[in-house]
Amino acid sequence: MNTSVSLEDPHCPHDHSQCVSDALAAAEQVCERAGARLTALRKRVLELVWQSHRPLGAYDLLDTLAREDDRRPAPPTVYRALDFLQEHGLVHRIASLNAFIGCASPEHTHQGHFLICRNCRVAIELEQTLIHPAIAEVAQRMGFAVESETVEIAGLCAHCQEAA
Amino acid sequence: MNTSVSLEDPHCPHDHSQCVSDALAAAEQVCERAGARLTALRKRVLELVWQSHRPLGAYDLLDTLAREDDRRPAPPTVYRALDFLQEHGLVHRIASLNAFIGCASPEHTHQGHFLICRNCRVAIELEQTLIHPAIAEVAQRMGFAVESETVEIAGLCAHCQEAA
DNA sequence: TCGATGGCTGTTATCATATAACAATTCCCT
DNA sequence: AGGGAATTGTTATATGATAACAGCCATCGA
Ligand SMILES: [Zn+2]
Ligand SMILES: [Zn+2]
Ligand SMILES: [Zn+2]
Ligand SMILES: [Zn+2]
Repeated sequence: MNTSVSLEDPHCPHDHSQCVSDALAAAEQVCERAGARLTALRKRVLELVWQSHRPLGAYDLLDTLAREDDRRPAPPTVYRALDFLQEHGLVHRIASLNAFIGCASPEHTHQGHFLICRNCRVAIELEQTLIHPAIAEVAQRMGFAVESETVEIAGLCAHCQEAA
Repeated sequence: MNTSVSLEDPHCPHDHSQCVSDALAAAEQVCERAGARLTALRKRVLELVWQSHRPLGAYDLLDTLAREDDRRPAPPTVYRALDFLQEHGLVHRIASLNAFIGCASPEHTHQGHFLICRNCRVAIELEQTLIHPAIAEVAQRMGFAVESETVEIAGLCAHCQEAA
């Protein structure tokens, strides 16, 4: 399993079906270990979230589901699936966009930190950066017990800067 | 003008009316310089945002306005005021809470980074930490042009950890 | 002082996101 | 097969934010 393609640069043309199948395979494993059930619905929602490297809103997912099925599911259906996927680290929620994006490394639990391009809307998840240590240091100094970190950096990706 | 009380520890009992009047005075100055009009409504909304060190939702502010006046203003009224205040750096929006909080240092434009206690709901704005440099370094390395930073760290403040 | 101009506020309606509550179904284990 | 728990369906509603247009008011030049 190789997720490096999607992590390095989701802009560059790449075999995205590989991203999707890697993500689904990783999800199977994570759920297996956790004794959780990756049901057909949950798997489907995860697959839809992975349709691109752009965060998608719950209602976008609902629309897509409605187009595939003939019966349009109600919001709780997709929100529950998203809740499950979040709990198991398979997707991250982007608070500043009210949207969700697949996680390429769900094996180890971690906070999602993102660079989000306002132009192409691609979100790149950061891993192993100095941001987490910096947060830990500040929190330590303030006696604050961190439970979750929302780090969403908006701007223009390298690709879109060139275009402009 | 001394804002250190509110910055050091908003939990500790402190002369909060001083926080409010400092904030309003700073706001007057900022608007003066920018040639912007701090109208009665905008000032009132800013004052309401500053009623505590907790982020408040737009509809909370509307409720308070409704209680003070006899006529309940409509949502756009308060959202427009909040937009103005944000543009001039007088309040920050907390994306993870859909809420707003006053900024104690609006003189220099900056990103709001926060520690947010899930128990007492107090939000402490961080300044001059290693977080911003860490973000800048990562962005630089990725060729990403940062335009805004959302950093919201949730957990338990020192005060609430003791209580528990 | 008058009226034009642009910025601010009021008002109505609507959109967008998310959840509560309860019913029906399905899965899993015995 | 039967019981209990987890999952999904369904309806209604809560919560947060904005579009569109109308009216008002401060400011400034004529
Ligand atoms: Zn891909
Ligand atoms: Zn881009
Ligand atoms: Zn205070
Ligand atoms: Zn606290």
